[in-house]
Formats: sequence, C-alpha cells, structure tokens
Amino acid sequence: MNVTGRTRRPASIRDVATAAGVSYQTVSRVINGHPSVKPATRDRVLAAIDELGFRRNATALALASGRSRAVTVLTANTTHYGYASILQGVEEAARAASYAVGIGVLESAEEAAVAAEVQRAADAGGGLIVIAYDPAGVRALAAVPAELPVVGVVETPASPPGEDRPWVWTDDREAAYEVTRHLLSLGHETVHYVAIPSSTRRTSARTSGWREALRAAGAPEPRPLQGSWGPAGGHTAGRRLAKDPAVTAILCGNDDLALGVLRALHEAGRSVPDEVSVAGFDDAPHAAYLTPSLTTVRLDFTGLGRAAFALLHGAMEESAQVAPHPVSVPELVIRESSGPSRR
Amino acid sequence: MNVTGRTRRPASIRDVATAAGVSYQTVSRVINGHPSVKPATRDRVLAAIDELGFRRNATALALASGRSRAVTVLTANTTHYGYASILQGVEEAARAASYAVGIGVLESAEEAAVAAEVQRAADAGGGLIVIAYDPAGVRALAAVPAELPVVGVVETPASPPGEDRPWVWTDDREAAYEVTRHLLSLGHETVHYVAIPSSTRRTSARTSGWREALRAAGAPEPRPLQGSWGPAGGHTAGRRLAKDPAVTAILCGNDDLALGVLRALHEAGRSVPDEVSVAGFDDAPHAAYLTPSLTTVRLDFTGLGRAAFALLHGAMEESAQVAPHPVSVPELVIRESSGPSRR
DNA sequence: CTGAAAGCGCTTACAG
DNA sequence: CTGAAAGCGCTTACAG
Repeated sequence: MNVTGRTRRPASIRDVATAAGVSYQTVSRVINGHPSVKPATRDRVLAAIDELGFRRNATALALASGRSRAVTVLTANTTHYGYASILQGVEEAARAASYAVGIGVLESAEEAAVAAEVQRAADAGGGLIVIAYDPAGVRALAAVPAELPVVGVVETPASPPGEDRPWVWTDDREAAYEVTRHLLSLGHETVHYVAIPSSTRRTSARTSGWREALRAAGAPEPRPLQGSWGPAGGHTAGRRLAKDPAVTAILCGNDDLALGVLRALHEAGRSVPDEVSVAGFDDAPHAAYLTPSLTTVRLDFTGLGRAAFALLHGAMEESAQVAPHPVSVPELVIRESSGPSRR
Repeated sequence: MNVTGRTRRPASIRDVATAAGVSYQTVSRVINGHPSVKPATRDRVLAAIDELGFRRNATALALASGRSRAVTVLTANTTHYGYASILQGVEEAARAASYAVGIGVLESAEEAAVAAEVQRAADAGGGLIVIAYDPAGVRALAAVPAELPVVGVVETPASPPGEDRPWVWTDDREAAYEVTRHLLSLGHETVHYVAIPSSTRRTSARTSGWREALRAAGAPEPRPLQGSWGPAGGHTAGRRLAKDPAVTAILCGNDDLALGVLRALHEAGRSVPDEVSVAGFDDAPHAAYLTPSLTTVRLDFTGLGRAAFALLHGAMEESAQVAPHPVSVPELVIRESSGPSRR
C-alpha cells in the first residue's frame, strides 16, 4: 500500500535507490551483503527497502547472475508414501535454504517422454533431484545433461559408486536382510517375497537382501512374485500364495503390497499371524493401525529427501560442501503380523 | 554436441539468428508463431533451431514479457491422500499446458509464517493454487496479493460465492449427506461423526451434511468428535466411541481416521459391521483392501486439481476461458464396513 | 516481411 | 566506499 493507492508494479532496485538517495548499484551491494558499504548508507537503503516493501526479483537475479536458487524434483509418482515423503523432505530443506522447489512427473518410462520431462525440468533453471526408484526415474537420471547440477535418489547400489556419483539412498539391502532374518528366527522354513517393480533389469536391493538372508540360513529360495506399488498388486500375489499351504511367511516390498496380501489371506481364510506371517517395508502411517498391525522396516524418506537437497545445495553453492552418499539406517518394527511358525 | 565439442553455453536466439542469416528479432517471431514471416525464412530459422538444439530461455522470457508460465501450489501437506492427489492433478494439467509447477508447504498456520510462504510463492513468479482445507491454507489464500492470479481449492462454501471468487471444490456436504443417509437406512438410530480438523472456526461442509441428514431423518444429533488427519486421531476417537454401547454407526472425516476407528473397535472387541458400522471419506487406495473393506465416498481429487489449474490457466492467458466454480460430484462406495443395525 | 532500439530488473566487472 | 557501463536472453513497440 503506498500513498497513491496504486501498487501495480512492485518496487525495483531503482525505486529503492531513488528513495534512499543512492545509486542502484549501492542497493545491489546492500541486498547482497557486500562489505564495503558505509553503515549510514546501508541503513538508509535498508529503511527504503522496508518502506517500499522491496523484494528482489528472482527472475532478474537468475538471468543476470546465471544461477537460480531452485530445485526441481523429477519423479514418477507423487502419491505413494515413499515418493511423497522424499518430496516433503526436499521441500523442507529447500525452504530452509530459501530455494524454490518445482516438481515434474514422469508419466511414462518411454525414452522420448522421459527426455522431454528432463528438458522441461532443465528449462526451469536450477538443480535437479531425480527419484530413480523405477525405470522412468532411472532413465531420467541418465538423461540429465552433464552441465546440470543433479542428485539421484537411488536404490542401494550393488557396489560402492564413485565419489563423483551424487547419489543418496537408504540401505534397503540391509533392511530386507534384517526383516527376513526376523521371520526366519520365528521358525519359518523360508520366506516368500512379493516384490515392488524393480528400477532396472537387475535384481533390486530389497530382493538381494532377502535372498542373502535365506542363503545365510540355508533356507529354500522361492521365486519372488512380481507386485506393483499398490495394494491391488499385493492382493493378486497374495491370492496365489494363499493357495499354497507350504507358505507360512511373506515379505512384501512395501506396506501397500502387504495390505493387499493381508486382504487376500483373509479372503482365503488363512489367519495372520497364526498360519501365515506377513511383513512390509517403509512403515507407512497406516501400518501400525491395520488389523493385524504390520511388522515392517521403517525407512527415513523425509531424511533422505533432506540429504538429497543438502548434497545438491553443496554442489550449487561453493559454500557448505556435504559428504557424498548419505545413507540412512533402516529400523525393524515388529508388530502383530509376524509370529512363530506353527509347523 | 557441436563441432568444437564444447557445449558450455546453450544456444541463444542470437546464435540461431547468425546460423540462419537473419536478425534475432526474426528468430523471436518464428518461435512466437508470428504470422508475418516469409516461409523460406521461417524454414531456415527452424532448421537452425533444430541444428543448435535451441530452447527458449524461460527466465529471459519471463523477465522480458512480464509473464511466466508457472504455477505454485501452496499446501499444508503433501502426503495425505487428498492433498497429494490434488497436487498430482495440478501437475498433470500444468504439464499438458507446458507450465512449470512449484510447491510451497505451509508448515505453520501462524500468520507471519503463512505470509512468508505466500511471499516465497509470489517470488517464484506465475500463478498460485492454494489448498485451503485447513487454517494455514485459508490464511494463505486470504494473504495472496490482489494482483496475483490465484485459484483456491476450498471446502464447499456455505453459500454460493460470487463469480469473482476463483474457487473449486468437491461437494462435501452432499457427500456427507449421502453416506449418513446410507447408514441411517440400515436401521441405525443415529450416526456418530469423527471430524477432520476444520479449516475455519465455522462448521465444515462435511459436518453440515452429516447433521442435515440426521435432522432430515429426525435422528438424535450427537456432538462430533474432533479427530486429526491421520489414523492416530481416529484411534483416539474410536476408543471413546467403543466404550459407548449405544454407538452403532460411525462416520469418519476421511479414510485414515476410519482406519484408526476400525482398529480401536477391534481392540475393544466390537465387531464391524455386526455391532458397529463404519464409513470413511475419500476412497483412498487402501480403503478397498482393509478388513473389513471400507464403505466410503469417492472424491475426485485429481480432477479437482486439474480443474483448479484450468481455471488459473484461463485467468493467466486471455485464451481458453473456463467456467468458474467447477464442482466434482462425489460417489458413495458401499463395502463391508457398513451393515444393518442389529438393535 | 524484416531490422535497429529500448527495456525487463538485476549482477558483474571497471572506474574513481 | 560509491557510481557509470555493459550485459544476461529475451519481448515489445517503432521503423522501413
């Protein structure tokens, strides 16, 4: 609100300069915290900034300086718990650093569509965080032009990646190993696995961890069942597993799959955990409230998102360098859905 | 990849002009689809664009033209089903229109914090979509400067808003009315209600619809219980309701609350739907797979997000004007958790 | 149909 | 410590 009552155009650096009786370069120095400004001058400028409600135009800043305080998250999904939580973590950290956060959804894994999305994200300016938990994300990460700052949120790599790979992940393999061992320790002969879709043609980290635990225990290694990301896929897989009386323990690639499996077992009249134990992955908000409540592995997705941003932030500003490859440690949460084998 | 092997700076309009042997203004005309360009010239420019891999710099475009093809979604939450789905809908529509989408989270409902977030969103340039389902969102919507294009995703307004209110909503009141009537039609004497937090001090649309249905049926009107957004709040409310043997039907403000209520009833040994019927709101992905599967009302949140974007898009570009106040119609989904009263 | 000029709101050297 | 110039990559009138 100014005296004339008209506030069409926001105050610019020149308006502030006029009001403070200095040149606009001096205003630029003040808003950039440049040291060589006489305190009295600075105060006058600050007063003018305050009076006019001046805010530095981010677009002009980006164009003139060639760098923009922005990050775009590229993801195949925004509603699943893990994805949404990573996005939340990125936003939290970005907000704290006064970065704008954009989002681009990879609706298709088709090469051309992915390339187009990466271009859109690049056009937005700033850095990129790519969630590479699925084929679309993996392709997007690979398609990012070399000159763009980028951090990938990836599955646990099979082997330690080079220092130059700006990646973050949770230790899914270890998590899968732990929860599988928990189920085996209850006396189950083996553990069946309903997998989330894998990001590549290679075996996923969760699948590896599960298999290693079976191997270590000398347990039979059944073929993993392919699920999807949601409960419907778990339900389909659960119906097949429910038919086999030898199945007494099922690990699911995430809590939504587990929900579908629980439902399928219920429909087949097989009680959990008395006849079959079930465990999930993620510790989504609903896991604790299902009946039976779900044994699962808690993963710190928001922390992962924050770590991804921190890494990117370090790459985009010479200050605040961050250690590469942050890894968050999973935590086994034992609830009602897993119990002793009755065989 | 160019011949020199160096691709530091992306091609600009001037690079294209040089390559095509025209002035850069002509290039501008071509990329803006201006009619008065000789076909032969246009072709040469197009060829140069293609060859150099030119992409128009969005930052410069925004600065020079004063308008930016971007929308920022302001929301208190990114993980709850409804919020996340609206965001997804906005992104879908924005992508189709080649708009960038940003996101700002309102972590606090405190006036100053909200104002700061609105400022950040305004700084990003472009239009705003504010999800005003909670106090933070309502305040943010009110705090948006008049000169900014904005669309509010709101609860069903108590009275028809003016044509100048660019708002979208689902018909929550009607939805609550329908599902309450469904429960009453099963013979329940009345229906208890576990509410989501209301966006303002006034009664929410869902609460109104529930109350109207009770009133129309001449049923007693119990006080609504205050819940939260997640299952924990439902669990707390459910424990209290479980103690009262007169309670035979419970409506919940969303499916997550219903999950907590189901759990509390289970813990109290009250069977659903034999002793108590439960219904939710939203038809979140897990609703169909719970045991018992959840009766609920399906709301088209992604459609709502798309509508919000369409309205904003119409306001930001003179073309494609859209009818104000899009409303999506809810759909009752009857599942196992509701059944006849046994009283 | 096409070119030369001015400007969007800033920053980055360059002067003094 | 502070000011005048040039420029970021575009668009928008203005000429011809």
